[in-house]
Amino acid sequence: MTTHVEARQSVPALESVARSRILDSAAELILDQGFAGTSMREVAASVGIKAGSLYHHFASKEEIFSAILERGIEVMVDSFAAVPVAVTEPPEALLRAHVRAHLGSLFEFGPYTAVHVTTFRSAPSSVREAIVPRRDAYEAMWSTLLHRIASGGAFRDDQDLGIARLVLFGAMNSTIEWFDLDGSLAIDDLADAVATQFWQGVSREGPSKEGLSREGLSREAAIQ
Amino acid sequence: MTTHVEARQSVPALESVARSRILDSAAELILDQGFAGTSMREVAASVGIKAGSLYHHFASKEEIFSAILERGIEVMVDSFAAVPVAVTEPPEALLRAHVRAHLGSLFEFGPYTAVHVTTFRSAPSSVREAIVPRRDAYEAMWSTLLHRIASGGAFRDDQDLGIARLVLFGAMNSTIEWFDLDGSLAIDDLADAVATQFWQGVSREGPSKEGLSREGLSREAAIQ
DNA sequence: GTCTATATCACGATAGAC
DNA sequence: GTCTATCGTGATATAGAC
Repeated sequence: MTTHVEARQSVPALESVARSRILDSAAELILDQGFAGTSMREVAASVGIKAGSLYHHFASKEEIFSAILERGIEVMVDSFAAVPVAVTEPPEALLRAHVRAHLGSLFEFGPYTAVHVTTFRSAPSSVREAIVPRRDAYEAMWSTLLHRIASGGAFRDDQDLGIARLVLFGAMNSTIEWFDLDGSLAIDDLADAVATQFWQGVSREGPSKEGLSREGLSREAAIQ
Repeated sequence: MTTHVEARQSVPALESVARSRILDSAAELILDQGFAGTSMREVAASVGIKAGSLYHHFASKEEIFSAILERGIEVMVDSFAAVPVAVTEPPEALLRAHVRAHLGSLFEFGPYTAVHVTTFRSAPSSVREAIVPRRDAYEAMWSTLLHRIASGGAFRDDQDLGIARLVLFGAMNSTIEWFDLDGSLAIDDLADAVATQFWQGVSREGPSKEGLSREGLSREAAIQ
């Protein structure tokens, strides 16, 4: 049985099915145990081969990790780009659709994005630095979106868009700590909740200029 | 030089200065590299001793890790309890004060809380399970706070408090990924930004019943 | 493409001198 | 309380048979 040309080496290289199976298993393990806490033997066992065989598909453990982190971004970027809502829609709807897409990339396309989010900060710096530009590109997509919405006048005047984006990212990404795709809360409802909380907050009353200003708190009220 | 009774072993045991120095160094390393990615030799080197000497102070690597995670919760609980704002204050002020306290525990009392937040999910299950009750206790403090505010009628009627709390936690905890205590943004201003975003959202208009409801989006507007 | 076998090394942990 | 020395283990990675 001769192996035919499966090697259409484009850039980036297409993943063979074998590589994909390895990445799937490795990502699952790394999500639970971290990168350093996951051994090549474990990865190999979970795909049903021996450790040495992994090196036929990847040059090193780090290469596996890098591929996982990259795919994690890829999933996010693709989800963002595939959002089926026109930019001419009302800003709330546009926003919610993108929140839904980001949450989808965390829960509906394998563990790649979740691994990216949870393990990026402890990754070896060589791995981390190689990924940074792609991360930045994804974050820029969000910045552009928020700026577009802001230019329409939908945000409070004093709203810092950079902080708003980072806080929203934190709210979305941290759902991996507690959201269960098979639980009673549907992911669409989760997206609604996160987007609504981002958009209008939790309070009953609308925004007021001094509602939360620090100066509004009388010193006398402080105890201790 | 005879060693006098420094061992008033209460429960929980008081940390000796030696133990504290080790925990400080270990927490810093673990924050960067993760638990599995940090070796006892590294920890020892960063406190200026040899690896074997660590075992005079701790029985195992896991014991060091457990102590760090526990102290991380301790810092949060203490900060929460020390919030200098009476519960009779307006809910926005009360909330902002607690957000400030939580952020303080992340940035102003060593790396312990940050380590807890970033590495809990990949910790060995034995370590994780021992900590869960204390985590729950801290989360209960927040639940109580939010319920108290809600019972005053300050939240929107449809607001799920559980989700609101989790989203707020995510927003606060994820600041470790980007906030710099020595940067241009002061931690007080960060707390204001996070609390305001939680309270009133980013939008200019106040909450409306259908502003973000999914049904509000016309099907015709969907593209692709 | 997977196997076995192994080289090389770093890890956590222990023992005993000082 | 810290040291040196070392044990036993498991890690990544390689080489070559099939």
